[in-house]
Amino acid sequence: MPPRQYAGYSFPRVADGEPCSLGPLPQELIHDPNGYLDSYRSHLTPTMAGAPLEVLTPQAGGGHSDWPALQHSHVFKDQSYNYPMQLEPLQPPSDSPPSPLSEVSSYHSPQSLAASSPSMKTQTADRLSPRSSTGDNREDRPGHPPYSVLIYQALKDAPGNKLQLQSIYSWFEANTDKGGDPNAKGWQNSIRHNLSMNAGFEAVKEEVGPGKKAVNFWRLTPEAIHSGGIQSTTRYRKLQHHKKAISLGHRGPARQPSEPKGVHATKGFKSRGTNSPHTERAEGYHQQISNNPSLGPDYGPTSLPAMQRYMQHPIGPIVGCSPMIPGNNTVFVDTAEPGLAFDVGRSHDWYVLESGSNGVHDSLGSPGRSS
DNA sequence: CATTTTAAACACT
DNA sequence: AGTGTTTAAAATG
Repeated sequence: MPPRQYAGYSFPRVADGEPCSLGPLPQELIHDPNGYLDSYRSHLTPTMAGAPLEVLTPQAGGGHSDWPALQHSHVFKDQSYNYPMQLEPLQPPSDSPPSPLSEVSSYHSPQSLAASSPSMKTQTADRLSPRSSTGDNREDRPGHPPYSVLIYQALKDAPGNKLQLQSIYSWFEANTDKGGDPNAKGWQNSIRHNLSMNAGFEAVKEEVGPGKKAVNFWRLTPEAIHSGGIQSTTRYRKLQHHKKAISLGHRGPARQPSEPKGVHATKGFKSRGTNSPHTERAEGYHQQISNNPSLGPDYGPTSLPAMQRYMQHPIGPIVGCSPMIPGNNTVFVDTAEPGLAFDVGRSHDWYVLESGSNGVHDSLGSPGRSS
């Protein structure tokens, strides 16, 4: 059914007048050179403008503004998500601080945050939806940030730049127009898809406690953090190690029976999970939790048309721009593939959103250089 | 034509 | 069951 026409589409975002300044939250200022979301036009906080961050700035006048500034209405369960009311330095990126998972159950509902302001109606307003075109007529509104960007936002706003899948879902429910129907779960599938495919996200398992099971978090890649953006999901896929698809198994293309490619999936093993000592890192997955502040991994920048428009870095704040230089750093990507994994397309740009909201400042080297 | 979304099969845990 | 991977096609600009 008509999933909801973005009629009003006014995403006032949390309290408008309310900068929601929980302290260090710079809010996301996503710039969208094309006014992706017209209404969204967020107000960039002037303060930020002066910020040293060189994330792409909306070249004023460019006529573009930004994406909806997604507010932080989080409903995370895994993290209590209390912003550091007092500028607490969030753990720098590549970290894996002993995050106390213990709190993993207390979460502050969006309301609690917003509640501060009297006039906050917090109508579920700030909901964006990734181009939900649904076939009907979406023409009204161009689109909305793609899933990858939204996820990026969610993660960026999150405490350690990491969240559990469920929390990401929650974020979407709170900040986008998803979640309306409990039935629809396709969006969750899409989220998962993006998390898996986009190299800007990595899964990390954090163990907590002795006998406890490790919980898995999805975290922004250091690069993503630095560059302040992500790239398109499609081509910017993670290395495909032959972990499962090696031998047989067959994942028939459910789609149409008419495409029997011999897909084989092996039941071999995929040890990527916990970085337990054993389980050699043979396949080298993309998630080394090790806290190696390594930097300089240039992914294969790719391009994105859509986002390109939204966020395009004016100058080169971001690392991207230079395709990976052959032979050189490959950071945590783990050795594994001789053949690189990214097929660099022709164009490349990075999706850049705002930058460093949490304390993700530059703790690492300078972004620009390496690539 | 490239990117994105959606759907669905499949592999683990 | 939930999560993570990976195809693949449809939708879209």
